[in-house]
Amino acid sequence: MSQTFLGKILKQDFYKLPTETVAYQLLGKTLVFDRPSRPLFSGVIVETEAYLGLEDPACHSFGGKKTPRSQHLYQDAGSTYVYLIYGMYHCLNFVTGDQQTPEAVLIRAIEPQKGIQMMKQNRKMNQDKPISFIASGPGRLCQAFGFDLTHNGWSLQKTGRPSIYVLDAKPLSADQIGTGSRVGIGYAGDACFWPLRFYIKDHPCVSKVRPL
DNA sequence: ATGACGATTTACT
DNA sequence: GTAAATCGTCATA
Repeated sequence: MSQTFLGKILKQDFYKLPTETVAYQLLGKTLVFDRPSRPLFSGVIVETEAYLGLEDPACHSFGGKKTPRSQHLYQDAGSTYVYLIYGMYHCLNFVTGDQQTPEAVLIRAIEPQKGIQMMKQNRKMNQDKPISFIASGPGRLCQAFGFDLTHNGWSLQKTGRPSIYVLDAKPLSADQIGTGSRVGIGYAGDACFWPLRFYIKDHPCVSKVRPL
């Protein structure tokens, strides 16, 4: 059986799957940021979280709330949602669901593949530090890739450069994947215990932040 | 106009 | 272990 899907850009249909499924299945696939006149950045996604929209107190669209910041959550599946957090870091999400279903997957960590030297530069790291420090956390990831508000609302199907997209890969087996509660949402009541965080077990690039 | 706060990270005790 | 950094966003008025 030929696996011609390997290395292909994930289509919008993928992002239309249930949000938890997207979060789970993104693990092991490759995030790519392609810009003109710059090294290609890429890395394997090793940690994600699902945010379940109207029903999820931790989600920016909880209860149907729609603000200038969160408007891109209400786009159709398959685009980016980037926002500033704590006044100094950015978080990268992929929008899922249709316009009535403002949900998203937070990309929490990647294992850097291409552009490592410049990622370390962006992070102001010494070149001899291990790659597990580059993008093991949502803020670190955006700092490494250079993502900010100018990358909000981009289609993940955009062609040419600059573009952000994800390359398909062979699905991981269930025993390689860990599940847990989400990080940093202590204000969200019961929702902080929902098992919506997914990560590749024993992977050094998973963020070390401990959930509640 | 004002004030509280956050899907984080880093530095410091 | 705790605290500081830092500012756009949002609710309140």
